[in-house]
Amino acid sequence: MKELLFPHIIKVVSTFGIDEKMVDIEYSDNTNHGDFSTNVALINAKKLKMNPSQLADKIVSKFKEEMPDLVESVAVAGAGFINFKIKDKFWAEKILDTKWLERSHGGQTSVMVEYTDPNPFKEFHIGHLMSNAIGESISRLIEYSGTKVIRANWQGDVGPHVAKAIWGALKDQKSKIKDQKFPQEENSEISKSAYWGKAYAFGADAYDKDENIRKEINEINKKIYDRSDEKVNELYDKGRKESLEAFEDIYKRLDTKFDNYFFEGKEGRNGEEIANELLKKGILEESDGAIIFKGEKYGLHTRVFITSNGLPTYETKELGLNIEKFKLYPDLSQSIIVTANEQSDYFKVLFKAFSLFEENIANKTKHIAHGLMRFASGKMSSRKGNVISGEVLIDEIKSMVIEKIDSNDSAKREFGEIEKDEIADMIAIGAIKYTILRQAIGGDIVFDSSKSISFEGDSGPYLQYSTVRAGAILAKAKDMVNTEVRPPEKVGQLERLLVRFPDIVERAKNEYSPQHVANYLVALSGEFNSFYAKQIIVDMKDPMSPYYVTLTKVFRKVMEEGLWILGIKVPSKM
RNA sequence: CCUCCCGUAGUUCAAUGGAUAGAACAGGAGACUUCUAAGCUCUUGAUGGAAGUUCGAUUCUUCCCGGGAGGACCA
Repeated sequence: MKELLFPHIIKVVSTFGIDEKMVDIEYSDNTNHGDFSTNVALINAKKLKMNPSQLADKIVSKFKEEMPDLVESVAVAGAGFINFKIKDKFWAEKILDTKWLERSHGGQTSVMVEYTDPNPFKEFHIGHLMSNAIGESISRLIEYSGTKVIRANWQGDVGPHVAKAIWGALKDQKSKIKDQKFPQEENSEISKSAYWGKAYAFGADAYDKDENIRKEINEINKKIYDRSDEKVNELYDKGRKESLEAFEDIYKRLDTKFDNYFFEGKEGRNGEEIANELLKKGILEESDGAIIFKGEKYGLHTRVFITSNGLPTYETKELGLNIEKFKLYPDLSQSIIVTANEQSDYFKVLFKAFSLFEENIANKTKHIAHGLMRFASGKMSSRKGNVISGEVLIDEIKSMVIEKIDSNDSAKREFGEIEKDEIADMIAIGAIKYTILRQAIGGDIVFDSSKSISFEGDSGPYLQYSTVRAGAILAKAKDMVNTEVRPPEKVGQLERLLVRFPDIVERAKNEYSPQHVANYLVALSGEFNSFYAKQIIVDMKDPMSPYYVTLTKVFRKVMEEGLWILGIKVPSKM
């Protein structure tokens, strides 16, 4: 609708010598201001040496000379805003013909999105849940606009954290004979990934406290690299496999599927070669026996690429990773990396270094930093073992959902056991994802308890519920398909809001901000629920009923598309 | 000490430099009891402080106060 109005405004405004670029049309939030408004007179008045409302008046009278059929009225308001009201029949047309709801196809290039990035041997915690929800939604936003997305996952399968976990696991085996304290004993039901997470936390704690243990762990670290110890190899292979398998189960539950997995063990070796080349080129330099990048030259800080012991750091591994990404996918138009914002400065330094020898990669790579999920009390740390596991959170929420279903507080919810489990899973995950995606990506989510995940009002389940409800109505209206649809005389906010959907998605994509979609869906659901409350939709005696059913159908479709973008599934009933 | 991010109702969050700062939860009141009440209607309540830029500032600039993150051998 916006694009239909735009050329008419341009045409008029250009006769005043106003450039096309200076024209912006926005949706009016306030219904008293019509459907669209432009501030073109306010912005350009000074340049044309007029006062804004005068200019607006002139634009409006010129516009009225060739009033497009689309427009019902146009008026100047406030300091010089020009408000347009679109004829109701054009909104109704959009509801009856939903070409605007078709997805675009056929981008030539592709975009890689790297996200989630859990480390094998550590626990998959709620921070990973956050990265996953955000990365998946950004991927879907890009896919929705017709561009191919390659989903990538970058995982640390080597390094000190692995050695700590292996040490912990070795201790655990001995502890069955001796009296060693290990969390495993307290809970034999513990999942495999949680087991390794705890083994890691156990090892990390011991590493900090005891110098002898530190030596033992460093020794194990070396053994992992050169695979010289059979016992270590066995545990390493077992742990790596078990961790990765456990992650796959979670991905399946979260409805994400990765196209490519990159591992530090492999990319690290490539990175070392690159780092050595950069040393020769003078981009990296030697200092105190380490190989570093001096970020201070560019207003950043120094980072170590190879330690004085000759070991590659994370920086070097990422050197290898990012080169590999573009080698594997030469047509990549963009490479997006989603991580917590604690890595923001680190990425600035890394990509400054990249800009000095692979400008293409530096220009195409974008770091999206999300906030942390933290407790009111402070930061969580997998080192200390005070993390909330992703699965534990999901299951906790899920049991709250099941409780709500069983409580039978209102509606007749009669689900089979298997069905109930599936529905509860979708609702729990929907609630969590929505909580993450409803707000701006950069901000922290303060997590008091599972109570901060809501089922009411501004929540994932509210969106799911509204969609399911629309589905129930459509099921009831099945017999009405052949009835003639009569366009309405008047349309309301619901129609207007529905037609906005593609513009909302467009903006969300451009700004990498799924929250715009989330906020929109809540407003839309509210509008639909109000409509539902005051209007009987399926009524054989009402000649308008077929139109209401069509409207419901469009609503349902927009909700499905929008929830898909958020990565939230729609249950068949709830 | 330096760099970056953030301060909006009691709480959790919105607001491409625009018009009367929006929601939700909590609090207060209510309707229906015909398509799913995880719903609907009404209602109380907010921009940390001070300057500046602008026709116009929650948004941009500077300073102050408060919170968080990062800052050479962890990731």
